[in-house]
Amino acid sequence: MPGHKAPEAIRRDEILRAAYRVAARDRLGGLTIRAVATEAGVSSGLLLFHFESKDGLLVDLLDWMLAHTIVAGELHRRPPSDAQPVQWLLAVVERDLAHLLKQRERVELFYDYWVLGTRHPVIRRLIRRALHRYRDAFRPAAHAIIAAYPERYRGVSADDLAGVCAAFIEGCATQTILDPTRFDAVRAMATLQALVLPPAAVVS
Amino acid sequence: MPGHKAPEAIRRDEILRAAYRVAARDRLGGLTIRAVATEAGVSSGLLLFHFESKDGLLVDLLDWMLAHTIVAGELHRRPPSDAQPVQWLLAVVERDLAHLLKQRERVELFYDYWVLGTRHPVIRRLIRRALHRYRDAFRPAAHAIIAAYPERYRGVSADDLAGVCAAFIEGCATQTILDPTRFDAVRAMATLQALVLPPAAVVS
DNA sequence: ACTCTCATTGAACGTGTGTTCAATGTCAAC
DNA sequence: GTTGACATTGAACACACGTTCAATGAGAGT
Repeated sequence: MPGHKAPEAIRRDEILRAAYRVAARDRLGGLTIRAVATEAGVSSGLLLFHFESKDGLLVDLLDWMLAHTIVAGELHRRPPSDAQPVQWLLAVVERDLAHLLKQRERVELFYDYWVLGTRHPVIRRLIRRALHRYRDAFRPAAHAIIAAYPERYRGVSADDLAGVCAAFIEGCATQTILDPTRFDAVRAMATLQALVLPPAAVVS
Repeated sequence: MPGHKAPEAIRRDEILRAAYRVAARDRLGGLTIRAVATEAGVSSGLLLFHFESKDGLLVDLLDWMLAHTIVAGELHRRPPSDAQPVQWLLAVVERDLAHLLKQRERVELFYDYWVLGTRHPVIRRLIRRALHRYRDAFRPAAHAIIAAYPERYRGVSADDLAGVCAAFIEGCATQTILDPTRFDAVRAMATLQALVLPPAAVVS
């Protein structure tokens, strides 16, 4: 029984939330128009009335996820307080890593999109921007390190250091998702500290 | 025109090679039974005669890839020679990273399988084993480091250190594939060296 | 009341897929 | 030469998916 029900923005949001529920449960492989429509309690035709195509739904869902669920890096903007810059950076890495491990479904979904982005330019651009923002969260601490030890980090930019931190976390995520029993991210973090910090500085 | 042509093992290998060609070109999303059959110059029926299903083909292709194209870690078994253990490990990481960057298609395909493995237990096990072997390549150097600095790496196992190395490389791979213009793995490697090595030890 | 707009439906279409299977040709054995 | 085993074919089937569209009904404006 057709009829008016909700203005466009609300309907779109309902559908996007349903799409996220489906994707979190069945991943992108199980994200079909019919499945989302059923989950949202609407018809499949309505879905393509609000989103021009499945492609559009995928892009808008990623957009929605990046805006709603991936946390911003604002927590990391705190001043270094009294900690050494290297320990500051490690603390940021540790917090990000812990946060990532708590939302495994979301990270798996993100990797689905990552793979999709390999062939899909629009999604690729979205994921790129998200990872750039992610890396930016490390930049203040990274910059403090380089400023504190200019001769040691000659030729190394804050972006390079942030990229290495991001690589470490992403690698930890891939290994944790694939092999949660054998790979322990907490031990990896402790190992990184032992690698980077001089022995005397290891307090924690 | 049907008829005998080749014994089973040869036909299977022909088909697997064709499957790899298709997958390297069009990824797992483009790997259909018909596409592989056409590439191999056989009928689709024959493909399912030699492989029980598409699932079987996928698993056997991954098996074949891991046996034929992913290089073993034997190159890394060389003795430490006169280098310091930390530099030895970094050299192994650097070589592995360089090797990975040279075979982008293969790595992308591997990530396709990684995502597939999230839902497919058999593939998951295969990829797990492959990554374990990958990590093992770092263990000799990792062990040498821990043996050389027992107090600094108290509570850290060689496996932990190897896992961190693997995480770094995998993270570099994901960033390079997604954003080759902005992420420079060579700079990341130099950054890692600056992070880990004491200033005086940076020779290269 | 009447009309007009448009959100909404669900059946239908086309396509691509994995899979099946009866028919067929080739080879080896006897 | 005949037989039997079997690799090989390609048409056909069933299914799921994205997409289209004529029909429908609810609300807004007058």
